[in-house]
Amino acid sequence: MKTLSNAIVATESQLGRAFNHPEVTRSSLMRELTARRVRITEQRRLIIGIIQDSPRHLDAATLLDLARKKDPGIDRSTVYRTIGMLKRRGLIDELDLMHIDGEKHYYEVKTNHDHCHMACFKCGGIMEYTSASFEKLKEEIARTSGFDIRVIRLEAGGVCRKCRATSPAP
Amino acid sequence: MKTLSNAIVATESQLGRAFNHPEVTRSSLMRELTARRVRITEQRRLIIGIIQDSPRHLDAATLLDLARKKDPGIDRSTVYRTIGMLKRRGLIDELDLMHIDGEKHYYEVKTNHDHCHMACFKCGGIMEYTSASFEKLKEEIARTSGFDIRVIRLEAGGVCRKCRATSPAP
DNA sequence: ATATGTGCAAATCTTTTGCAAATTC
DNA sequence: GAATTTGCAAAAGATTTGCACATAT
Repeated sequence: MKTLSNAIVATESQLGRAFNHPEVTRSSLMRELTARRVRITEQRRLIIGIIQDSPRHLDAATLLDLARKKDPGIDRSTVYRTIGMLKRRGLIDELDLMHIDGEKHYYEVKTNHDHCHMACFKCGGIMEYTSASFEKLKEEIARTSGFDIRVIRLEAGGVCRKCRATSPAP
Repeated sequence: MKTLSNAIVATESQLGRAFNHPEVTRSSLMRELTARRVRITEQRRLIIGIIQDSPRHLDAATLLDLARKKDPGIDRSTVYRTIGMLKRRGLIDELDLMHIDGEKHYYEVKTNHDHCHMACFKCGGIMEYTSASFEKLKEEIARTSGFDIRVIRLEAGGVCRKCRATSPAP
């Protein structure tokens, strides 16, 4: 099993028709925050910009590193506090990615369609899967249980198609 | 928001038809371990027995406390190592319960049907929801993506029916 | 005899917090 | 000038590890 400081986010094109992202749209965090009259400081703008633009899921430490490249004076606690603010407002989702690399959390801008994250135990890659079935299940759960779902997280761990092909016997 | 050292697991009967557990069966950990020729020491038997018999999801610290009531000499690391062993063998599932009470993890014996855990941000209760749709979604994801799913976790956070009734305006 | 499990204590890793200074409204 | 945000340094919480000793096969 590989150790992966940097998990790979496979894109739709990389994995052919393994993916299925119907209309997955991310909102603009800045716009949302402005609409909600949240004070956007320089540091927040920087941190949020990094989350928003990142092609992969970032953990707090990586986010701090990236932020420091632009503003070396930025503090770890500011990063955590900004993450906390975005979480509380439901603008980002927190992921564990099956703890494939430690206990840290990863973040991504909330999309209009929730999706499944799959972490490969062999290569450490992270794949995403979006489908209408997930939205339907969400709706079914809410309707049947009377539970008002504010956040939902579907994560899987296993072996990706590529790795299965490489080493056929699991 | 309540602080909850001990989250409540609502049962099917408590929540009326909010639940739907088709054939959710837990395997016997002892039997599984024996079949796999895993050495079962006294301490492991004790720890595993507690996990198996617990009506609610336990975190490592609680598990340690309970184990110490029967064997005060048992060590924290033994508990963690036993949990790790069970996890690696896919006999227990690890839950975060939306980090409703800190960053700890909770454990439960793997069932033959995966289910959704819902954590209420107001009362801290944990509800479970099992449905054939989830199994179907799992199957769809595996089939479409070619990903061999070994573990899967569906967790939601929000407000349970009871709490919604109590304080209507979210 | 050899492999495996355990206790202990310390280390590690991630995240949170109290408080004084700085910034913004 | 009142409220909010930040840096700093320390604390807290959860989990892991190295190693010597004990136990099981």
